[in-house]
Amino acid sequence: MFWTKTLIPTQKEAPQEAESISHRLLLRAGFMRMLMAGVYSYLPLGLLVLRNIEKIIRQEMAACSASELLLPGLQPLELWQRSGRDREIAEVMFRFEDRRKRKLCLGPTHEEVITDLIKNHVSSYKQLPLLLYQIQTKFRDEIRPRFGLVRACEFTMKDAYSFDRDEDGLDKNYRAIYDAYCRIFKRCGLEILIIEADPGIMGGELSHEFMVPAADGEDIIEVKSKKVNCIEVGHIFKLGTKYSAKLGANFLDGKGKLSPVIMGCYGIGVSRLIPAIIEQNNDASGILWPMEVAPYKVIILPLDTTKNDIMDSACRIYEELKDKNITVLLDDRDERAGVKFKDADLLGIPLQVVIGKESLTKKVVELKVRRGSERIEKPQKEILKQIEGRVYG
RNA sequence: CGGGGAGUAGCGCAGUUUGGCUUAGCGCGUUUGGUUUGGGACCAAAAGGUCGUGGGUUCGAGUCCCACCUCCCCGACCA
Repeated sequence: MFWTKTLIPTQKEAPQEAESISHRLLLRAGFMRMLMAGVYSYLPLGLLVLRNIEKIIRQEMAACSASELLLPGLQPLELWQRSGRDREIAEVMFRFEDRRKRKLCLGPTHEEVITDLIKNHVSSYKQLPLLLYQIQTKFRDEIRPRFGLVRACEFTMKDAYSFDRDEDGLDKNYRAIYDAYCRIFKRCGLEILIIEADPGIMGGELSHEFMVPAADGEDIIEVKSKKVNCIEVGHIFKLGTKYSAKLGANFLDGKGKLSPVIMGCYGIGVSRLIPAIIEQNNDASGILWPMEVAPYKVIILPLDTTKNDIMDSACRIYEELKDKNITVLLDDRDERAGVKFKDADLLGIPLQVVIGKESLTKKVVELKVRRGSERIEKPQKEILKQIEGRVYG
């Protein structure tokens, strides 16, 4: 992508609306903008990061043999009355009526909808176990939205649901997801703490929270008697039969006995991962994206776009990288070197390729690694090899 | 909802205390021209504002009074 063809509104100063580090950097680097409190637009760079995170999640869920589906955000309130959660969850649910006076709500979570689905389509032990998930927009009328994407009223969640015939099956699925989550967060460049937690209104006997220690985290958890601010990025629950029993999701076992399906549910705050990653990966100059989630792996900085030889060189490298399936942003703005350097650092793209007058006379290309201060000056061929190694290695 | 802070140009702010040099300013950004060109350049010109909204006080309101709206921070809740 060429910078001038897309929308990357970087800012020197952080808007007054932002207090936390990740929120300030996301706004300054032009990844997102607020529409109203708790509701945000993803700009092109922000969306690229979101999609990268989703890709990691999809890969690891596939590794657990989970199937992706997509449930509706618009739901009948009646379903929530049947589970009894219309009261428990009352405050955070957006409700309204349609023109036919049907009582509707926007889904804050999807246990009810999926249990209703399973009720109608799973009736035999032969169909179990089953592991389903979706990546979807959730709506919650939060008491206090805060820290930008950390607590939003409209946000993206990955929610998975397991259906088993017995506790053993649930244990296996729970463990498989637990391990998958560890891989997902590691690939996102996160250090996490896992704590046993209170299932709350989700219900069930056991749950684990996946917490990201962060200076501007909103949760505080009581580690080795030290207080650590955290962002909760994942939460998994052994639900048991709470929903299946209430909504009538039963199956016949091998002996012809009818029992409620044993369930588990497994959430990841996908959009929340974006600020969580930044909280753990930034420095004074800006963001330090881990390679897998970076909006682009490489940014090319031709320092003088009015010089044909510099732009030609930049475009050649750009094409070569694209041929190798390495995502790349070319800063083709007619800006001074300093502006480009500052913005490149702010965006946090892991690899910077710098092409100036000197590099051409020396017949070299400069590679700067955003994290740390490594700089390599070598012929173009060598640099391309270096980039490949760092992206895929 | 309770407590604290803030709304003035796209962003950051001054001005509000003590109403009248305000024809509302400054920095950044934007536009045009010129000079520059490896870490947010310089000169010149220009565009850009319902001073959050509504009411009130006054000869006169960004400034005083009342009501409301919005945003941020702390608390209960949560991925």
